[in-house]
Formats: sequence, C-alpha cells, structure tokens
Amino acid sequence: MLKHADHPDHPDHPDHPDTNRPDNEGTGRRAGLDHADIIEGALALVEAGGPAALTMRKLATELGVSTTTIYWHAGGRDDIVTSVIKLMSQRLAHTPVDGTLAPDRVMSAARHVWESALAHPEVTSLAHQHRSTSLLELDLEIVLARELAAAGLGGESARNALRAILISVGGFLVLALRDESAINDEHTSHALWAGVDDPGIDPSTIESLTHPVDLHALFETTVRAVVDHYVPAQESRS
Amino acid sequence: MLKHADHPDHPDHPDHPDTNRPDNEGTGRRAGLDHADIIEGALALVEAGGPAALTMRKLATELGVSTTTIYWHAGGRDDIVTSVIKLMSQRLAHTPVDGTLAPDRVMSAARHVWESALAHPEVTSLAHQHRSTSLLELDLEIVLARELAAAGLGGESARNALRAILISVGGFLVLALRDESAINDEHTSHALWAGVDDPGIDPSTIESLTHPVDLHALFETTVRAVVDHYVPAQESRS
DNA sequence: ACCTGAACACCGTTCAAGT
DNA sequence: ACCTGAACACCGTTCAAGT
Repeated sequence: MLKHADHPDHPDHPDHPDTNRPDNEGTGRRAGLDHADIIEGALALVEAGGPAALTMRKLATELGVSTTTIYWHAGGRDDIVTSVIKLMSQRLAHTPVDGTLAPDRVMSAARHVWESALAHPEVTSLAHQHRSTSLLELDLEIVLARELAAAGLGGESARNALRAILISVGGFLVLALRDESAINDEHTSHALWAGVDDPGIDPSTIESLTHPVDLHALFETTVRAVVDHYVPAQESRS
Repeated sequence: MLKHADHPDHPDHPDHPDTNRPDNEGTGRRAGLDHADIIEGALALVEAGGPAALTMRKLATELGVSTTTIYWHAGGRDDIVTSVIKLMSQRLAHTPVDGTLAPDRVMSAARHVWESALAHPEVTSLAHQHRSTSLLELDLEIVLARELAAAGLGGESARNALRAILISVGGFLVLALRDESAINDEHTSHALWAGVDDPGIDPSTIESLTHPVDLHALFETTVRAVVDHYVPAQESRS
C-alpha cells in the first residue's frame, strides 16, 4: 500500500521532532525538506483552518514545494494525518493527576482527556474523522489506567471502567466540538426543541430544552457519576 | 423507481413527503422526477455504500438524469443530506417504552435511541458527519423527555438529565459505528494497548485492554448508571 | 537521492442554453 | 417549468522525467 520505496529515515513516530536543520548546501537537495517540517506544516494548516484545510496542494505551496515532493517525504494524506496526530499526542502535557481519594484521582485523569482535547479542537476533530482518537489520547489513557490500577481495579473490571469513562468523555467531546464550529447549525438539539409542542412535557421543560446546556458543569456531574459507579471509594496509594 | 410529477417549488423541508401523484401527462416534462424520488435514491446510495457514496453524479446516473436536474429538484448535496435524515427520522419506529419503574422506562427510551441508530449505521454516520444527529433522533428525544417528565423531572433538571443521557448514548454510538467500518483500523484502542508496557499497570489488566469490549453489555451498565444518577427511583405514571 | 510537471479520475456547483 | 452539456475550481494520487 505504501510505496514510496526505501526511505531511510521517515520514522513512524518522530520521538523528538528534529528542529535543527542539517545544512545540505552543495548536495543534490533543492528544498532541504524534512519529514518533520512537513508534519509541522500540516499541523499548522489544521490548527488554522480545521481538518478540511489540510490539503496536499495547500501544504505543498505552504512549504514552497511541489505536491509530489510531499508524497516522497511523508506519504499520502492518510500517512500525514497519522503523523500529525502522533505529533500532537506527544505534545499533550502530562499534567499530574490530583486528589487523594481514588475516585477523585480517576476523575482528574478523565478531566485531562477532556481538557487536552478541548485545548486542540481542530486536531481532535481531525483524529475523530480519521477514527484514531485513541492514538491521540493513548498517553492520557495510560495515565487513567494507572489510576484505576491504584484504585484496586484490575483485569476486566479495570478495562470496563476505562472504556466506560472514555466513552462518556467522548460523548461530551462530540458535542463540544460540534458547538465549536456552529456558525451554520440551525438543527442543533436546542434549536429543534423550539418547534416542539408535546402534551406529555410541561412548557417550562420545553423552554429549558430550547437553551444550550453548560457542558462543563454537565461533564463534571455526569462523568463523576460514571466514575463513582465503577471505582470503589477507598483511598488510593500514591 | 417511481416516477412522480409536478413538484412546483423545491421546498426547504418536506414536512410530510407528498406521496399522492398528480398526473402531468402532456406537459414538457422528460424525466418526471420527484423530490421524493431523489431523496429515496440518495438514501439507497448511503445505505449501500456509506456517506461517501452519496455523490451528486452517482445519484444522477442512478436516477437516469443529469446532475443539474438534481439541483433543480432538491438543491445541493447539503440539502439532500438534510432531507435524507428527515426521511429516516420519520421512519424510525416508535416502539413503545417498557418497564413500570421510572428509571426502567427512561432506560428503555435511551435504548431506543441506541438501537435505532445501530439499525441504520450508515445514515447515523451521515447525520453525525453533517452535525445533525438530533435532527435524526428528535422524535426519540421527545419520547425520552416524556418519560423524564413522567418521572417527576421538569425544567432544568429534566434538561440536564436528557442531555446527559443522550451524550452518553452518543459516546457509545461513536465507538459502535467506528468498529462497524473497521476493515483498516490498526489504531483502535485495543490494538494500541498491545504495545503498552507500564510498570504502574499489572499485565493482566493490559492483556484485558488488548481485547475489544462487549459494547452492548457496557452500554447497559454505564447508561444505567447515568440514568440512575439523574432519575429518582419512585414509580412512574404509565 | 530528491524534486518536478503533466495527467488521471474524481469531487460540488454554476450557468447559458435548449424544449 | 423542466432538463441538458460544458465549464470552473477544486480534490488525492501516480508516473515518467529531470538533476
């Protein structure tokens, strides 16, 4: 599938992106383009204009290079997207978890996933479209798993707790990112409820549903409910 | 493929699609194409090949018509997508809610959202891409709201419960639909965990995380936890 | 080893023109 | 009122060819 021959470097995950530029004056190189440069440029495009702005041609002109050069260095759009996500993944700050009780610490880890995604909405959308959110979040997932382990969960019960929590966070992210790009949306849920008239629902409730929710507050109580359901309340080590 | 006729304007929202057929033999018409025919054809394309298969040109050749005819009758791709979602929305069966206790009935309504989405994964994906899931689900949302009202919730507390439940269901749907089209995905969460080695997590837990979850079982317990957190446990009126 | 231009097979959308 | 072909401005990707 990937057929840009034998390229010596071209690493799968650039562990620390090379920012130093080895000077290649006098060699056959013309543009002196690096894999890392391309991914950085791609990331810039995404952060500036969303996933749709990441175009082979835009990226090429941005870098002052022809489209096909991109293919040689970094593969097709799919490969580039994967690399962008990996790059962002390692840039996600590993803020330490806080709290002393196990559920507090697990909640804190879950909040890290939520907040780091909100800090980079465009890349998160890109990852979501590319079906590789967990590639973006893996390090945060590991932090969460550690807290679950410290809380005394293991094996299947740890797995179920982890997945349930991440799925809940994911649900909130979908909505948060949808509202982010809400210039056009006239069929959001609260907009649609404005046209509802149902005898089984009292008017004050319908009125309430007409307004958007405070997502952050709802996140706290809902994800907390999920955490409390899966994580026993005794104290945690560490 | 039914040939309908005389659709004077192309309405923005066909509230109930005209199925009656005024005959127009002898007019200048060639194809006798109807708005409803187009939307039906679009729906067929989506269900057969997913959201990406819904293409103006494919739809046109499918209907034996030129691309521009589609525009005349039904507008651009965006309008067609909206119409497809509205069509599917009214086709979603209103299975009656069961259970006698309030949380059971609310849970049953939530399950309807989940199951009717799973029954039409491609259209659900389309709605999700188009950021109009709630357009697809509105009737099911109303059913859920009725049960919350019957459970004694109103105003903001009803709204919070409704949103929290729908967000949780949405999180599960994202994952379920992602796994649906999992021919390529080598960076799903459980695939990525195969490469993790962390001293803070015991090996049996990591091993567990290597395998996919039983989403249906996890749905039941997790959404139930959310429902129980928001819905008081006293009995509900019918 | 690195980079290019041209070309292919697609998109959505518009518009002058036909009947 | 209805339908068409041609054209525009985009896509991702491939490939022979240059240095």
